[in-house]
Amino acid sequence: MDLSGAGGLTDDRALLGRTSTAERVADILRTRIAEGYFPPGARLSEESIGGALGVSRNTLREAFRLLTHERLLVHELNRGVFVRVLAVDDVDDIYRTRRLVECAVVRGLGQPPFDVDGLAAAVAEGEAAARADDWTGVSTANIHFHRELVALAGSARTDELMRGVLAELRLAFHVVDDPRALHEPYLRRNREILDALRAGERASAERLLARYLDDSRTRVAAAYAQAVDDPAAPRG
Amino acid sequence: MDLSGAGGLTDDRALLGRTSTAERVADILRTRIAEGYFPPGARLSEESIGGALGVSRNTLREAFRLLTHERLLVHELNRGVFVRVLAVDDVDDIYRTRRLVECAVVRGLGQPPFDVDGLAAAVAEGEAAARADDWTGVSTANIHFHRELVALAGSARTDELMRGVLAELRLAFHVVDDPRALHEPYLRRNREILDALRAGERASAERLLARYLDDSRTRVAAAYAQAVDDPAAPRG
DNA sequence: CTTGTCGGATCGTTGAACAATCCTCTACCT
DNA sequence: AGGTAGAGGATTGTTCAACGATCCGACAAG
Repeated sequence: MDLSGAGGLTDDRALLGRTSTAERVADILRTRIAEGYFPPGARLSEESIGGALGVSRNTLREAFRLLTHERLLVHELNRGVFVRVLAVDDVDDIYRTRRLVECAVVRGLGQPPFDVDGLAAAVAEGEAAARADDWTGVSTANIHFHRELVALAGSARTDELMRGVLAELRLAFHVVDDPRALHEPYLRRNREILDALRAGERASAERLLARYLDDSRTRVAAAYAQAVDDPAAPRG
Repeated sequence: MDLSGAGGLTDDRALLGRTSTAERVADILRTRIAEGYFPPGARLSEESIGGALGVSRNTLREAFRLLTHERLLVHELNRGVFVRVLAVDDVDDIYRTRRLVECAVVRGLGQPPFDVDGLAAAVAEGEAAARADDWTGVSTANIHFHRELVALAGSARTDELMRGVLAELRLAFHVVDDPRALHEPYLRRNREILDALRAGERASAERLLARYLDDSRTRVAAAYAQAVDDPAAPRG
């Protein structure tokens, strides 16, 4: 039996190759950025971070490169890397992409029943976080929901695109003041979409999703524009 | 008049910071890969390339990392970097993404008339290349056509996604034997799509595009699977 | 207030060194 | 003869130190 081309073990490969120092550093930095320890606009010095983490500059630069590719950092020549500061235009572009891709995924679904296990798990995750008053958790669950939605298309490249786009969107969330007002309404709407898909009503789900994204875009853009204008955190 | 906070020049900032040795090396290698000078499967030796280009190993490795992130190169531990050899699954995934995104772009167009200048230029480019018997040029023009198509959505992130995906697809084109048979039929179909869009017939254009992509996927996957099985170039 | 200049700090790139790994060839044993 | 173990060379992985280039802030001159 020839397994050379088989994909049975491809899932496990992620656990094998995952011991690169640069990736672990990137994980640490990504978490720090996600929790706001490094706010948008902050500069990440090679020397201080490299010294604190005990890694060489080359390794650190590779980690920076990984995060730059994810658009979490921006690189300016001879100036260093900075935590990305989203412009309002970026929020628009992110939602334009989301609407294009996510609606196309729903439209392109085959025959029901659909595999909604991942979606159901994300909805449950969000509702549990809401009960715990953990609105950052709700935000994370919300992102998971949409990642699972895109995963229904079964395309690795599309998955990766949306993973990056949704990670960017999280940068905008960190700047707004009232995460509950921003995320709570979508708990119910996620469940509605899940129910529609579970019932096999593709067109209905697409309509719900389109309205969802349009509403969300308006709200996030407004909240973000206000937060950026406010003197809250002009520079890190 | 106070221009200090104005954004009139912000578009030009991209031209300022754009020079780094590693990026320039990456540009060179990317072009070489695109034109087939480095065929899929070829190993890129650090010493020979670094010596030929006159850059140090560290800089060259940085360029390698950039291209690895773009999926044009693959990195094998302690063995070096190789020009990516696409699997047939990759071709499927690429076309799945293309169909999802490109059709969604056409469907999401607003009211006619549409700005088809870029598309028309790409069609003209392809027809000129065909007259010159330059089938690699036809392939390039074809890729331009679809990039321009996606650009109609007006989303920088979507543009970048498709730029990467189409660059990957070019890797498959280099493996097949008869580029003319592969690319010639799409000259006419590109023009048909252009004409439909010029006439404002969005639905018709979407239908043409969907059929186009399904046909192309079948043909490319078949030609590619055959080429990969053949003893043409087992290893670089 | 603007302009020019200087110095410190940080990044970009190089070159070297050494460890780790892979590939090939040879010698050996059964 | 066939297969195996090991030596040796070649290549990559990783780190470090150094130097030049660039940016930024401060200070002085106009």
